[in-house]
Amino acid sequence: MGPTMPPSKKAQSPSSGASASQGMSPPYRQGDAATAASEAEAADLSLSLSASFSKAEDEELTSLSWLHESTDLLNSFSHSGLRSVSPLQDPDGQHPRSPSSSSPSPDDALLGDGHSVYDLAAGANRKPPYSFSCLIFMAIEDAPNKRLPVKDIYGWILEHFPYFANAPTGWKNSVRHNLSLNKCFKKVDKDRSQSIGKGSLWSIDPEYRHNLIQALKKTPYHPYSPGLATPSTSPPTLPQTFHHSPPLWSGSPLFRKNGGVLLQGTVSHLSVPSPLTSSTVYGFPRGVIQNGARVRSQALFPVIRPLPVSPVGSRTSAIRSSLGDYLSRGQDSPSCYSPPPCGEDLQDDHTYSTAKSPSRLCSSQVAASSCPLDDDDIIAVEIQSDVKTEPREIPLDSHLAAAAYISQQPLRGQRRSSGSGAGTLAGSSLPWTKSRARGISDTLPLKKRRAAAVEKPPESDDEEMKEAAGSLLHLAGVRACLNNITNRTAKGQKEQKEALRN
DNA sequence: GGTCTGGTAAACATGC
DNA sequence: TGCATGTTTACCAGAC
Repeated sequence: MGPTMPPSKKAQSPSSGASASQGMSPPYRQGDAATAASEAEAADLSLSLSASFSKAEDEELTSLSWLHESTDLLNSFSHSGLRSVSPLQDPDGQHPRSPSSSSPSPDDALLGDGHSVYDLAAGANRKPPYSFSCLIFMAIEDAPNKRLPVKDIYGWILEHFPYFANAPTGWKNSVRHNLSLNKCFKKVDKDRSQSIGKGSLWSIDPEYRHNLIQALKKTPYHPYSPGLATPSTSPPTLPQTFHHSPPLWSGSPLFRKNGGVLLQGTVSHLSVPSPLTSSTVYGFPRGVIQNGARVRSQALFPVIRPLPVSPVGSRTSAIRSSLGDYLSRGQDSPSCYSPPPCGEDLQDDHTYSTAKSPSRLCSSQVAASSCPLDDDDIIAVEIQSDVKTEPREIPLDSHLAAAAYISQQPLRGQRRSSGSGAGTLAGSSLPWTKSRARGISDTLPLKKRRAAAVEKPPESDDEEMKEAAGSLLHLAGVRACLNNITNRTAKGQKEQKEALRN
């Protein structure tokens, strides 16, 4: 977002602001009438929620379904004497606050430590604090079938972030740019018989979903972001962790299930001396829930008139119904859902540096199950890691070739292909962009591909298969190595948790 | 100061 | 032919 990017973490460091209890504005502060019982209830609920988040972390955040698991807890929380606020609105709904303002403002005095939320009231004039990657992620996640055409992504962004209604059209270019370059997003080939117009459907690559979640959580104005997390008045004895923070936004299922209410900072102002609770304070959103405070999601965007019927939901629903079995299989059957960027560089693609899915790599265990969804030859590669056992499909003509490529390429530095964190590479990383992951044959532009096809006669199938097999074996070795690393890391974390329990 | 990350602009190709 | 979509490259700025 350039100059309008949210303030740095440094600017939002807890030490730079007033403590939660000191600076909590009256709307955030729990009322004096709140009883100790309600506080204890809130603390208990927060512990339960934190445990739920821990569970989600243990499940590698492969799904947002845990958001729904937490909904009941959150709803219970709403009855604990705390109040809720809109994610994009100040608690009183009257004091817009600049998200990028690092200098104290009158609103800061009201909002305490200044870790406010994205200001909806000024949303029409201010860029949202989310990166385009996050916006796209949210849009796609908000779709019933988790896939959207770019046009509906535009629509979702416009609907939820009125700023773009009057913004120059360059943001659409940025969206497309992100979709193309960011490995987190992948195209879903449409059924040729079911045309929805131009373009393709875009979905979230499950392999990178975690990365996007991490990125979303890093957003300073995300209710669960570190920037919003407020330290308790007493230092926690447990390491600060935000991994238990679910990503929430106005369109998230939890948000909607919670009546259009994002939880913000719920227990940071509570006096909970126990170490566990201190941890919870860190891992729990700041803010309060108000009994009966229900803010409709659409009402959060008063500047722009919501579409009569969500174009995203309706259209994607229509798409899902029209595509029928194809999409249902894609939804229900992860094995036939998306080809992972198997054979990617082992160092990281720098799509997001905060997280790395341990299951990104393919093992040597290749199941011969075929996936009939694609016209291309597909093999399902069973991930034999201890983390995830989902079979993954890999187009023979792309990933095997990619594996061959990666096995033959020496490490070399290369400047990232482009910005926006879209499959970027730097340093000693392999030049493994999103297009690389699609396969060498797909990497080059059409012209170049044609030229290459002319220059280089096609190898025989046997040679290609030998090369691919060798590459897979090569990857298998890396996989085993990474498994060891993953196991050691997991073991260490487990030991650390046990030590903390003791 | 270098690196990383993200935004923006632009050119180009492709398909409807 | 115009437009939307998709890809790629380049450059810039802020954060770390």
